[in-house]
Amino acid sequence: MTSRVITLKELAASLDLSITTVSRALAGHEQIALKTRERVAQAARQAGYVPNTAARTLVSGRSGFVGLVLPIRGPNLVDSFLGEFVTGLGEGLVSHGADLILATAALGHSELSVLRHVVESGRADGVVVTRIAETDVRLAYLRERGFPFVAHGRLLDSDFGYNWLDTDGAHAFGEAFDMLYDLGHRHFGLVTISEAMTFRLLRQDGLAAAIARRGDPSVRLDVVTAPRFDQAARIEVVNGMLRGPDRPTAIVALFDELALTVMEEAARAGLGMPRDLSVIGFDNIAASAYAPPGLTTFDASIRHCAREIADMLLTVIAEKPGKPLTRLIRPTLVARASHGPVPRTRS
Amino acid sequence: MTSRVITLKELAASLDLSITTVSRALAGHEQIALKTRERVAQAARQAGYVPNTAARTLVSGRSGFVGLVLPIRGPNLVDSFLGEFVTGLGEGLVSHGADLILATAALGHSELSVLRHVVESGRADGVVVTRIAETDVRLAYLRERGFPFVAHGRLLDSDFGYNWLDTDGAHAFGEAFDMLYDLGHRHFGLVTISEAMTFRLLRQDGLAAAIARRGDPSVRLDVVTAPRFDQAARIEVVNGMLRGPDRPTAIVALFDELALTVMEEAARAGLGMPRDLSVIGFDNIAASAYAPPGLTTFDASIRHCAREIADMLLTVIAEKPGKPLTRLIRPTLVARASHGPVPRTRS
DNA sequence: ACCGAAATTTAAAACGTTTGCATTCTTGCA
DNA sequence: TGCAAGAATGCAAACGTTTTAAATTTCGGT
Repeated sequence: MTSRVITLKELAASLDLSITTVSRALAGHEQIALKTRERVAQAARQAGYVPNTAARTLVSGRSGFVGLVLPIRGPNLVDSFLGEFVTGLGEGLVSHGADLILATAALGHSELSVLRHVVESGRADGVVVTRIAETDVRLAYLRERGFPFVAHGRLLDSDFGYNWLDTDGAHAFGEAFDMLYDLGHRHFGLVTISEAMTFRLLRQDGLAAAIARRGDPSVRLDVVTAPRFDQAARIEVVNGMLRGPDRPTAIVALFDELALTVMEEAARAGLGMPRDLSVIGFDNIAASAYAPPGLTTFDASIRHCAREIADMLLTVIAEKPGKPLTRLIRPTLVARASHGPVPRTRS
Repeated sequence: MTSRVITLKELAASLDLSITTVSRALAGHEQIALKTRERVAQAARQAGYVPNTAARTLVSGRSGFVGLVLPIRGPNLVDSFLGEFVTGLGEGLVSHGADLILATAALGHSELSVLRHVVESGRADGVVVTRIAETDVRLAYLRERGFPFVAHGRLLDSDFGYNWLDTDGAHAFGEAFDMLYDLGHRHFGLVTISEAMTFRLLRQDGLAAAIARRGDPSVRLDVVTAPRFDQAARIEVVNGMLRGPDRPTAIVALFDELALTVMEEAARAGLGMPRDLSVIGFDNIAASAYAPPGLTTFDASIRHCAREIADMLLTVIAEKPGKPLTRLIRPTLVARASHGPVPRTRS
């Protein structure tokens, strides 16, 4: 047992060839006689030869890894699409022979410091950066270093180009507004968050733009802002909107978790959906299908986006394109039962 | 821009010391004068020196990585606890300075071949193996190689020792039975799967053992088996149990996804829960809290288990303990509203 | 001032690849 | 048969560390 791993030198010796020739044969170099290439391939397969990653990385400068720094989350909170995201990344990478490394920030270490470590230790040839904040030090760092990366999400205003893939939240929120408007709604609510993430502004702007486009002065929009992680505070904010004297007939939530809170609190307040209130979310998390009456939302197909991001990143690494690669993915409406026509006038 | 990474040689030159001394100083060797150690640490910090992983791995034989091979899933199916699991692993690893590498199996490559590649290329010092099948080639391979690993889950009968951490599903299913029995239930249903995973047998055995322990001959148990991934077939199987002439008053599902299907179909058949039917699941996935009337289930705290697994694996790597490390985690009951007293006799 | 031991530092090999350059082997043609 | 050109293979350096063994410096005691 405990069989040792075979090395190139040993393989070469067993074939009575030099390491150079074996290395080249395995790499498929034309200059090595075809017969030799086949002989070597055969022997390597039979011996179960697998090249040592560290040695290969050291000399070639390419690790074959792509890095992802796990966002730091509270003790009981897990990024709800992390699973889908890494699955998609894995799928995208494997077709090019690359793999994923996941680095976690230890307590007291910033996400940036972990990123630096991943980059500067040569562990990865490129990185994926998610959850872009309104001013994001990570992008600035990567750009300064000239290190290949793709961002999942965008900055609002950047004075430099970079590669990104984003979900078109602005479009989705406009679509939600148009649909609700056509159902007769005029009084809207938006539940957003206080965390400085760019996606909240993009989505809110998309909603505002759609309202402006419509040009109907009777349209009203109330906006409330909840803290990101404090569930109790979140409930309070939602109730402020729901239990006020003049509540909206349609509420759009920045993402599904918020929408589910709205639905729970609405039900608790005795409001039926969509009879008394329409609610629309964003993300299409698993629970949204189950929460009565079924949350209407937008599906961003995280897994597909992640696969795309992997492809983009590998392109960036291999070809260093002059122009930044960018890609805007339009989410698809998942119409369930939480939205409907505006309620008959209540005094 | 594109600042180069500093190397040990350069750092040494700038300090007018040999690389040996600098290397040792950074490693904190006692034999290097304290004053020198401090001077080197200071210079390294200031220069932002990060040791090259490949070089370090090559010479030391330790990569500082732990591997996880992503289970192959269908195009639209993602392991529902992957996110929690990798988060937990990351947390466990980072406190020891290790990181995670995620390898995906390409189409047409078996999970085993990916595992071999990870192991034999020296990318990882140890691996985590999840979703243990009833006869699992991966464990046999790792054992033969003598490669450090921890399994999440157990084999039923193994002629060799290995390190594992498992959720005590047998206990949970026994607990579910006892609770339901005390609520008056005598006719039970179990919805299980056809996939040859060990956890299905462990849980089913736990249920059977609890029934036997009770020694009440009036207790009946109906078992139906659904295919793992075919939702349509799953629904059909569930309906076979629900719509039969003599249906159970309490149904235990192997895991929450199945339980949710049971609840949906029961609702569709006009059965109220828990009035007409009690349902209990396992896993406590996010949707279970939202699916009406709220699924009673068991929480296995995947994240915590994963953290524990990381700790175990790092211990195995560092200390190569003689006895296998094993750990059985008791899941906690999450009592919601899907279970209750047995319905008043119906003819 | 000198010796020896202790304290501190260094030279050089090794890890397993890839690759630029040099060498050896074939082969066709004179 | 001899020679040149092309085909095939091999030598040795390099990648950036860690580590063994050896060298150098320091210093107390005489």
